[in-house]
Amino acid sequence: MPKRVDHDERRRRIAEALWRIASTRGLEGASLRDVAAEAGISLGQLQHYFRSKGDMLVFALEHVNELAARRVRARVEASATAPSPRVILRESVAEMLPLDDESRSGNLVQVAYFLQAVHDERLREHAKEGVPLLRALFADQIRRAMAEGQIAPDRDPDTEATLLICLVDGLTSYTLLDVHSPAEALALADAHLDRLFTP
Amino acid sequence: MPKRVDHDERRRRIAEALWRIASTRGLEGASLRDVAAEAGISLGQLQHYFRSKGDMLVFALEHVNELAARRVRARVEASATAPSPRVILRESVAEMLPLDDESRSGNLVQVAYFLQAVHDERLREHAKEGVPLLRALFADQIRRAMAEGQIAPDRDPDTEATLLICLVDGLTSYTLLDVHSPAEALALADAHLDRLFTP
DNA sequence: CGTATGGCAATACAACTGACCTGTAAAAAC
DNA sequence: GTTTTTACAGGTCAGTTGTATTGCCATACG
Repeated sequence: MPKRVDHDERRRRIAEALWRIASTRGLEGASLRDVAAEAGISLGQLQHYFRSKGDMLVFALEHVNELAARRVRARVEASATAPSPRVILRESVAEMLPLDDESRSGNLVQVAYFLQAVHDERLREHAKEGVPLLRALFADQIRRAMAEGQIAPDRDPDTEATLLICLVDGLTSYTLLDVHSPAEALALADAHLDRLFTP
Repeated sequence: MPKRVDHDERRRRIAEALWRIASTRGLEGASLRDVAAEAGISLGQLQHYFRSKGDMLVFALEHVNELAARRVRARVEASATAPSPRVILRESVAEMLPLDDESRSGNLVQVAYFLQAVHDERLREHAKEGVPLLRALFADQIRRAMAEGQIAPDRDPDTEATLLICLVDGLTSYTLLDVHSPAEALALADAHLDRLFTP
């Protein structure tokens, strides 16, 4: 049975089991035993790959951040030339919002991590690092639109990018709480973009 | 009858101890023993006032919501006639943002509850109920401003109110994460209001 | 006075937590 | 072929969790 094994691949599989639990029961409700059971392995095996629970949490957060960043970047790079900045921004926003069940699960995991990160310096650094990247990405598109005259020239790209990110975050929270539906969240984001894109 | 005690007053005192813990360690880290110790009472006494942990959580959430609603309403009613709608909106937003340590604690408690509420139907109903009230309040001020010609007449008050609430929520999240400072959060909110208040 | 009852302390308890420690078997290195 | 390393299963451990039980005390009513 034992053989040479890809450590990172095993860790990723364990992290995905953790997400499945975190998206339904929350991060705190995920014990090592629960994660091991969800991953279909023994507690001993899990501990072979993660020396402590904290290690597992940090790895899973890094992994989720990496995947999210890759998804957004892929979408933007795949359509950076042809479509308008507005389309790119709207699609990015749509991908960040919990519009389908899969995206909802991902957002629940990130929210669970967010709360943990507020009280844990080690996690906070990882949780923060994605934001400037996303802001730069959004600001670039806004600058492009300003150059094309689609956005008023007196707007500050960085400010508008930050506002958009914060708005999406709030929309996500209230969508997760069922305060409004995914469709309403998207409509609200569109309303915001409508007013951003006025010469 | 033996000596009579104000049950609700005791419960409120216990709830406040719970908040103090939740704002530093998070809600999950708050065991019944910890809360009792923080409140300066015995575990037995705490159990006398809350039959289960769930009861305590629900009561504390109702209490925090009630206090927050009362604070915002008091601020608005105290200055509904004289100041402009914009001032009222800005002050309400400023009060909701985690600008000082006390407000930061309150926001941490609400965030902790939010995450819990996503997975718990019982809490979710309580967490949701404050939003429509706040939206109506904001929408009223926006309507007033539109009547005075300070806001373009083609804006939808309910949409704008919801956007503002979501934005504040996102600003709060990222401020708690130290992604930006309280001052920057307020400046961002002002930037949004600047663009809302354009005839 | 007696006793029922609200207020509370102390303790017990079963379930669960994460960390640690083996034992063992297979693959890799020599 | 021997040794070393890797991969895992299983168990133990001390500590913590929410809940339940018991009993003592003070008071107010009959």
